[in-house]
Amino acid sequence: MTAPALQSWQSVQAEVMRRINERVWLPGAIIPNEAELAAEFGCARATVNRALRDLAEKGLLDRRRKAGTRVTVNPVRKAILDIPITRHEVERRGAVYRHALIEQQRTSPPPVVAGWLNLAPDTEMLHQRALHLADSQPFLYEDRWINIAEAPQILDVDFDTISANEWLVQNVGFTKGDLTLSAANADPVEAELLATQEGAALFVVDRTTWNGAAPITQVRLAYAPGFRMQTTI
Amino acid sequence: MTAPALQSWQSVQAEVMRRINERVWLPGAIIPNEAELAAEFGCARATVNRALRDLAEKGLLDRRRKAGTRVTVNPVRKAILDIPITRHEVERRGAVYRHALIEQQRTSPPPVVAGWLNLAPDTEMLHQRALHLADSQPFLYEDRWINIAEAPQILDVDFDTISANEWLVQNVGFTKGDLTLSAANADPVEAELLATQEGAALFVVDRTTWNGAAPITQVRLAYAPGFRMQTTI
DNA sequence: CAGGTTAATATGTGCAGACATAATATTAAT
DNA sequence: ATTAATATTATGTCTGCACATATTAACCTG
Repeated sequence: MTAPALQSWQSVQAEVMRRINERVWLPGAIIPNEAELAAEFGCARATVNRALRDLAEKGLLDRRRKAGTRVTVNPVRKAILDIPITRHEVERRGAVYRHALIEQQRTSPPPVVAGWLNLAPDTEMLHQRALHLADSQPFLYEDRWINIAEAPQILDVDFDTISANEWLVQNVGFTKGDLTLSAANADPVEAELLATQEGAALFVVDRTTWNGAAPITQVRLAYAPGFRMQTTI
Repeated sequence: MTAPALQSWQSVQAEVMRRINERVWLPGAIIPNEAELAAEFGCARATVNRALRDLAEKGLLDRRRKAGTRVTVNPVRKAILDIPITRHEVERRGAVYRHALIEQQRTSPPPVVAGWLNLAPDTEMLHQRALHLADSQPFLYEDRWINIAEAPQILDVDFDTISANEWLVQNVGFTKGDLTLSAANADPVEAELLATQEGAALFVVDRTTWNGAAPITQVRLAYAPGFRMQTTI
């Protein structure tokens, strides 16, 4: 007898996932090739290809031309982190967003920052320290360096109306970025701004964005205690 | 004159990204439909579809049937976090991996954990506390609850040979999982195990995995100070 | 003019066939 | 026996076509 045809790539994918999960196909084992699966499922090879390609991207299958497709032995699962602008992050929590510029000046960055950005140490940049608030409570403290050469209009922006974060996302864009997540003890300045105690554990995000080879901005985000970043695997 | 044909979906995608990045197509603006782009680029509509669908997944385009395709105004960029097994994470850093089981017992979970897992509070589970080491230095402290009903063979595992983490990845698998990242101050026990001081800021990962509706395991990972999780946007 | 029905349209996805490409296996040559 | 050339194979992707589906726009109808 023939099984009912699986003719959508999602249903093919679901069936393949079932076989992986229920150990019909063991980790490390090679699975039938696309043509065979297409014949079994009663669909076109392109449909099987779409299903398997997607599973390979998710890390559940290893695929190599000629060698075939295998079930990954130690699947490196992938979690997708959304990186929204801070205002949306606050508003999604149902809170009223506000931001306050603490300090802004044109100056050259410390050697460490210049090094990260591949810029000469004496390059004049825009340095900003700002606080993002949720329902008037400190939410996030931001320490940002902006490469003026790549975003000259930033000098005319009214930062009471829009945060640098949002302005940059809307007006400059970037082609690639680095993201580092870590934990740090609050220093005295951070503790006061975030209304917590010195030494409190802060969730910290360091982000550097580039437009081609040119650095756009480097920012350190220190979230107020209690912040949790959530996602699914 | 006609431009040279872009006949691979990557080259179409590159051209579309260029137009977004260089503001040929402004944020919020509608872009030509797939058929028009296919005609312009000299390729099939399916090729354009593949390129645009991928950009929509990355958050750079908004697509809706009939309404067309628009450049996202506030792109929610997505970062992909790899979740490898801890041994591989240590070995990728060039260190020698070792793990030590601190404590293991069959007992019922605290109400909080039972609640997360949707299990009756009196369900007997396997509770483990373990330390993962990199070059004999504490790397990660793990506090794990395992649902015995979903992984009965776990009771026969020799945890000197393999960590629960690795055994579960290889032998049970899961269909979905929740992941929460946060920062916490080290309590006295954690401080001693991780060879640091009480109150040190620790990077903490809470992970719960499910097989369909059945919970598999809930684990809290507290990384030793200095740990940084890195990725690209 | 309000509200519901119908038509139009852009994306989503399926199919069959073809060729490209990478990697392996086989064969031939030295 | 070792190395180089060649054949084989599974995945990767393009084409052209078709139909499905979601959503908007247009059209009635009272």
